[in-house]
Amino acid sequence: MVTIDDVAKRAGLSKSTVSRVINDYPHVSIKKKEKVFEAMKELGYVPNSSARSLRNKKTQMIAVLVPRIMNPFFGQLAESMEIQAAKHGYQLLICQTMYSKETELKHLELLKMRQVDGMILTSIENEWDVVKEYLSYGPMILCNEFEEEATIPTVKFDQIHGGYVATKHLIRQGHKKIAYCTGGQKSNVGQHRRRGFNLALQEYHLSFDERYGFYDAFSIEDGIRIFKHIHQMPDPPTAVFTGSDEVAAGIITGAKEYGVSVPEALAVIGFDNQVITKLMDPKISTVEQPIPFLAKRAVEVMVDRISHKGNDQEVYEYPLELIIRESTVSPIRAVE
Amino acid sequence: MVTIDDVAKRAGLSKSTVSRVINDYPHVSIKKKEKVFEAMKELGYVPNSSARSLRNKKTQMIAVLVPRIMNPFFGQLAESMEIQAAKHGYQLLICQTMYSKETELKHLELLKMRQVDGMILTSIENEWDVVKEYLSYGPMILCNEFEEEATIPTVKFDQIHGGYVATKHLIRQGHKKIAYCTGGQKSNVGQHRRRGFNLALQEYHLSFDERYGFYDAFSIEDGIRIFKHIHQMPDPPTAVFTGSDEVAAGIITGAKEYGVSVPEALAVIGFDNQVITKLMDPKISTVEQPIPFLAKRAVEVMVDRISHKGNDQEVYEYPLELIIRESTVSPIRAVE
DNA sequence: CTGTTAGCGCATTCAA
DNA sequence: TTGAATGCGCTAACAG
Repeated sequence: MVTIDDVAKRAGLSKSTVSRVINDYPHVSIKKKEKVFEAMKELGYVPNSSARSLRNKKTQMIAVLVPRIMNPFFGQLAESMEIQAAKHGYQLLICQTMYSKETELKHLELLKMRQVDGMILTSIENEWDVVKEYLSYGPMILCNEFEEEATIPTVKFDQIHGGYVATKHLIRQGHKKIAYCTGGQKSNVGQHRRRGFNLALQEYHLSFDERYGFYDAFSIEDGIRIFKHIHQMPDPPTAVFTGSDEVAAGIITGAKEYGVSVPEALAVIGFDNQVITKLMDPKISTVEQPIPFLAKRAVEVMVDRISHKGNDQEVYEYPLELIIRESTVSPIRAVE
Repeated sequence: MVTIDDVAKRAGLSKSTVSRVINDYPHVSIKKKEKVFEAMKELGYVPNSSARSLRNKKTQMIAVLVPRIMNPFFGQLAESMEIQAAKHGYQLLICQTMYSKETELKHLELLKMRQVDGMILTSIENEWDVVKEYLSYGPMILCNEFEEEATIPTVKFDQIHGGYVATKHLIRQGHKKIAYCTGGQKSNVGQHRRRGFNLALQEYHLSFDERYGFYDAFSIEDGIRIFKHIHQMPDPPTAVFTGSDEVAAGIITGAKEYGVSVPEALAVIGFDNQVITKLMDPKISTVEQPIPFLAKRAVEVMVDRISHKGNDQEVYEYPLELIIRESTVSPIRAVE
């Protein structure tokens, strides 16, 4: 392995000078600088990253915790962050918690052993009280998920508004019996969406029938299962608010199988604006989350925090936008 | 920051002893071992990973290069590898090349600067001659993609057979005019699929009409575009072999829009068996690639190579399986 | 069984 | 403007 010493010898200089050239220090004569570059090229030298990390106490790596990258939302978030991190000279270490407390904890240790300079949390499996203990080992920020009591930078979407506009849209299509599906009950993201949902209902003086609540909806299969349940209810809902496009797709798939027409007999709205929404027949109305913006800001805030800039209390909120397609609006009785 | 020295002092021992306990060496008295554990716990000590890496010349990190994690095939591959790597005590560093030569090269440097112990390539953007230069810096293996001239371990699917069974299936449904879609022309994966395609054609003494070849098909949008092209051809194909479920989904979406019935007027077969195949109407016939097996083996081979075990020439090949659904077989004239 | 010592490769004092 | 010396935190000889 070729080290900084080899380069120094080759260039007939000290390793301090070589180090200065590598790190682009001023006060190095052009001549010697060129000599160093030449020697580096000839030897194919590249600084050893472990040595650098040890010395600088910085690894130039940022970890991002996501439940799974195969979840389109988190996949896109991670992808955008990687690109963004690279622009700032950081490697992004994508860690999947697989919805497990233990795995999340294991990943949090990365901060303790200084394998990463900072950690971005996009979801939280453990109680905040246990997660916050890791704050003493390095900067942590929240992105997407949030925590009222947390005193760390947060970058999020306005989920209340998202839940509100989607629900309001259904109501304005004439629906009064609206079902509600959501994934993780604990998640504040989900809770805010629910708040928006309730807000819209209140505004139109509608009440929620508890039989219409489904609280373990994540996947396409869950959507199909929920449809079947709805289908055999005595007084079924006429519209469904779902927390994800996958669940919406599942409900539509189920409806198709049973010959129930969407949106005429059952309107369905998704969340995320994934590609699948444009592929299904009918195309799925949904709420778009501008993920790249969120990712960009999160990485910027993280980079600032690593260099002790920025404020711990900062909260950035991005708006959500309703996208109307075919799963909520019949082409015949289009209203909105 | 609490170091090994702090632990040693706290326990009233030398840091060598502490190190021995950390690394689970034999010949340490139970009593002192307990003392060390106690001190570690009290101080909340965790070894610094940069220091360990520098000293051991091992980072316990494996990099995997994928084009994009948002591509369902590569996303699943990366996800499976992460889980598998963790089982062996390795961190997986997922790197996206974004189909760019430069980005791939940038990621290859990780091996040179010893940031990772090994590198798994699932796709290749640059010429093999330039990639192979990095072999001198650490173990590299191929997983999914392959290279005839490469003398490194390879874990792959039997793509020839995959292309063959899919095409044969179409032929046996009575098709004689079969179109062929593929992504990256350079990829050996694609070339082998094509070989299988040709093999089936030959077996049934069919010839290929060059007008039916489409060589830039990656996405849903590409599929839609290809359908439109096919739709206005004077003597169009009656079936399409696609290299991906996304392209197949696009073609079906396009067909629907133009009122062309699938599979009656146009049969379509995908590749990968992604969830989307079960969601589309008609459900898409496809070829399943057992990704988790591939991922598991790749990580195992990599771990072996890092510890200088195994053979450079080993090639592991996994079979591909045809899955027949609705996009190739009319429920009325079912034959197979 | 345990402690002392010497680096791993690098960046940064401090002198010159 | 440059070089010599020091130490980041850890593991592995080598003694004892």
